[in-house]
Amino acid sequence: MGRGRVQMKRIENPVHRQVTFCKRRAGLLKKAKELSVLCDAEIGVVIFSAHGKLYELATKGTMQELIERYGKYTGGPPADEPMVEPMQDAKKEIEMLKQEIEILQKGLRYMFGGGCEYMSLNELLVLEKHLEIWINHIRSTKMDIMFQEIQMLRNKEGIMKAANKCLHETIEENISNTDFTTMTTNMMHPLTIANNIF
Amino acid sequence: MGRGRVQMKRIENPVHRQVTFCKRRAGLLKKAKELSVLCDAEIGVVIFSAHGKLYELATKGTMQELIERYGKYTGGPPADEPMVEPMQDAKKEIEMLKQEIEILQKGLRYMFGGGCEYMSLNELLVLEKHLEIWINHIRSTKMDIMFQEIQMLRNKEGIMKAANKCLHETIEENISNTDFTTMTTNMMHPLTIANNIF
DNA sequence: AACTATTTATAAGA
DNA sequence: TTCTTATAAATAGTT
Repeated sequence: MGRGRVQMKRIENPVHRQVTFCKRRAGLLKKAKELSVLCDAEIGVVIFSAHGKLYELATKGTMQELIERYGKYTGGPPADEPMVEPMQDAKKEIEMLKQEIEILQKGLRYMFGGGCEYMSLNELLVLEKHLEIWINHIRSTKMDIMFQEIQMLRNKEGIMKAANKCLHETIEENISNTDFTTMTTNMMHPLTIANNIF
Repeated sequence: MGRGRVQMKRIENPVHRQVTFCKRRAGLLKKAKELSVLCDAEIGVVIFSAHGKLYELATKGTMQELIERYGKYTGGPPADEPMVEPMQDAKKEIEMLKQEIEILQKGLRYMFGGGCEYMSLNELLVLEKHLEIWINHIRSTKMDIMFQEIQMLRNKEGIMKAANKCLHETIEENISNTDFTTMTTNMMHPLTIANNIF
């Protein structure tokens, strides 16, 4: 379609080739657009020049969407492998971490709130790992408080030595027998406790 | 290019549309081949008909290879928007969550270990939010333990009634004066509290 | 890049 | 569908 017939082979003259590339590339993309409009077709055209420059056209949506549709049609793997896989891994890790935080918080409420919330076996297993780390702190702190209370009472009230000895042993035994991971006390209001005392 | 001009809009007559689709599709693919040969370009054309049938052309190698080249060109060096950006967001979120877990653990050790570990201001700010949720549970449980220990001692040792009455009033006053919502990091050691009481 | 002689593509009809 | 043919479009070579 010009002033002379064209041989269907690579144009050797670089200038001619470049000019023809520009003209025919524009023509090809125009034809693609026309076909898409006239016949309601979804068309994608990708052109890499000899030097590697990209020219593209996607008549409906984006080229990525078209490629995905092509992948689905041919049954091949969508070109998302480099993205979706680590992305899903990352999202999975985020979910794990959020769950762990949830378990930590729930576990703390469980421990301090008297076990009024239900925790599943799995949650308890995860919590257990953390409890194993913290349990020594908890126990030593609690013992600290109790023994200090005892000492205080002794000094202030002058309790008999024999009774003290008995009490000391009783409390010590009580502490070492307490299982803090399963204790599910019904919390009493401090005033209720105080009323029971007095 | 025919016996009449063509309106650049969808051909409503289904027969006309189908015929035109066949003809122009063939023409488009032929033009693509020609451009590839004449100008040494790599070209891919994907056509989905209105009914969803696929027609394709890849002038060098396979369509899959072309799609991969396209992906490298668009998603590789210049802008990784579809992959790296959400990926970095996800990694950032993972780091945040891990840090939060670390703070939770550190905060617990801080609480139970008597504050022997140093925590930065930022860490304390994050921890404070959690503490506000847990603080009531922690305090009531802690008081629970203290009062129960006292009760045990009272029952076992038979402390004088006058002292009891004084203690009762003091504790009651102490409880009602305590602001549980704002008391945060400077928790009084139980011994200090007890010394104030007795 | 713009022009123009030609070739090519294709719309309508058979 | 496919073939024919008149005509519109594309474009090779030129300027």
